[in-house]
Amino acid sequence: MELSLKFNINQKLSLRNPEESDLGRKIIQHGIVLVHQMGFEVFTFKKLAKEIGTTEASIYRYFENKHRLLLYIVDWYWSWQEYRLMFQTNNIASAEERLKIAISLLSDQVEDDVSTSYINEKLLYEIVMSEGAKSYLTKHVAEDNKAKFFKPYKDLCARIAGFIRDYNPDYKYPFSLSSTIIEMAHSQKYYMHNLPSLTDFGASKDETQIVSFLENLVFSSIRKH
Amino acid sequence: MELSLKFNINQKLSLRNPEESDLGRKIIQHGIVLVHQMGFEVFTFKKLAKEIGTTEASIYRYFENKHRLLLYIVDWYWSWQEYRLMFQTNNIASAEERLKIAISLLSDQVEDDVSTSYINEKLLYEIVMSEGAKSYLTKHVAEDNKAKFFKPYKDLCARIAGFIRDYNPDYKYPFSLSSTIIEMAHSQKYYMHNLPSLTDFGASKDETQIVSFLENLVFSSIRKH
DNA sequence: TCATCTATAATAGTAATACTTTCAACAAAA
DNA sequence: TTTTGTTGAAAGTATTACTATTATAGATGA
Repeated sequence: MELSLKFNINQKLSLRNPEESDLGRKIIQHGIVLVHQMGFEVFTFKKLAKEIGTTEASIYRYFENKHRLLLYIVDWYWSWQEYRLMFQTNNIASAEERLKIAISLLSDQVEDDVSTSYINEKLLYEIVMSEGAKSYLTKHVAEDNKAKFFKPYKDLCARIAGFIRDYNPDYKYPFSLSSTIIEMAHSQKYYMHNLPSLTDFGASKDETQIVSFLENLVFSSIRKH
Repeated sequence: MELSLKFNINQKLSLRNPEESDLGRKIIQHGIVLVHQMGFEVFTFKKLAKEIGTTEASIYRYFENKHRLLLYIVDWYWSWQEYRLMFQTNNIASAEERLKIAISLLSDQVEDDVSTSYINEKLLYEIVMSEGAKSYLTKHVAEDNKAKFFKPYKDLCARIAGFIRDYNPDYKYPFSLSSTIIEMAHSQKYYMHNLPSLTDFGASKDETQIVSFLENLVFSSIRKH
């Protein structure tokens, strides 16, 4: 069986659906490569155009600006993470186990996933780690939110909050704890590699310790006494 | 008694010490106002020059670029927070109490502090909440780190980690928990106001609930069993 | 007091960024 | 076959992110 994944990303993010054309897919594919390579601030549509042998104007026919492209790939990432989580937690009865899977999926080293031909999930993971916050840290966050640009992130957050609720219906902060897990899975890894003294893993650079830290954090908070 | 606070900010951040001249202080003061008003991306030295009645070139004699200015005010903020924390926890014997003070200082609504004439701490708090991560989410984080541009943040993190250690010397993740507290105090408030469904406080918009969430998170993790 | 040093202002200039517009070429759809 | 839609090519604009040059006013110092 050959499976190929497609997520329906918010139509309003792009002027033309990039999944439906060769050029569109190239924009996404090489957009990911270049943003990863040079960082979001240095990345421009002109450089992307040169990379894929097209023109700036052609790219602008797909995305209003580079922030929309960032939102697009970040939304894709969260959709993909939620899909993975659904898939991996399917038929798992224990809420504890489901939560552990969630923590592990968010913290683990991601490898490029074969079921999506033109998207490199490993690069995408690193982009979300180091550029993801820039998708919502803007003065236009309210409009973007109204346009539902953060829905995939919220959906994932709500799903994990659901696991927390399943585990302990009396715990008072399932959503905040869920967003804390998601954020910290990414931030602690960024710190570990770039600002190690903000963590306890600087010396070992051992990714599995992040999982231990988060599991300890989560389960001591929600455990029933 | 009239007290005035001065923090020694990393010399390498500025080309000329902005504290020592009228223009320099105006750059900091109105830099904070404008970054708060329009957001870091839209903010430019040209706009700042116009606001304070000087020229772009004059501002460039103080700061190489706007990212350095951001680092400067963010460093000032973390120094100020550490100072407040030291001050407020002085003579408090109980590690639990010291940790609660830390959480509260980081989460509380900050009011403009009279002891610093030209810096508006309230605006600065909001800037760090919505722009602070941009100080280290760059491709040049390694060099910036080598130049010690993140030292004030790390110092604060280490101080709170010390409180955690005092409370429970066996807890394995004092630094990661400390950076989690600092980050989440700011992020959860940002979410509460801008992306409420990532939190449990969207409806009430009650800031004290963030304190409760963080206290619960911290103390259930580090409590000895 | 004269020299000089410094900080700022005023002005101009450059390369790059973030777009927009127009038009031609071509392929697919009706 | 006409129409429509997509891309390429080329050009143009306003703004950004700087750098450089010169002039001037005020403080410092010999």
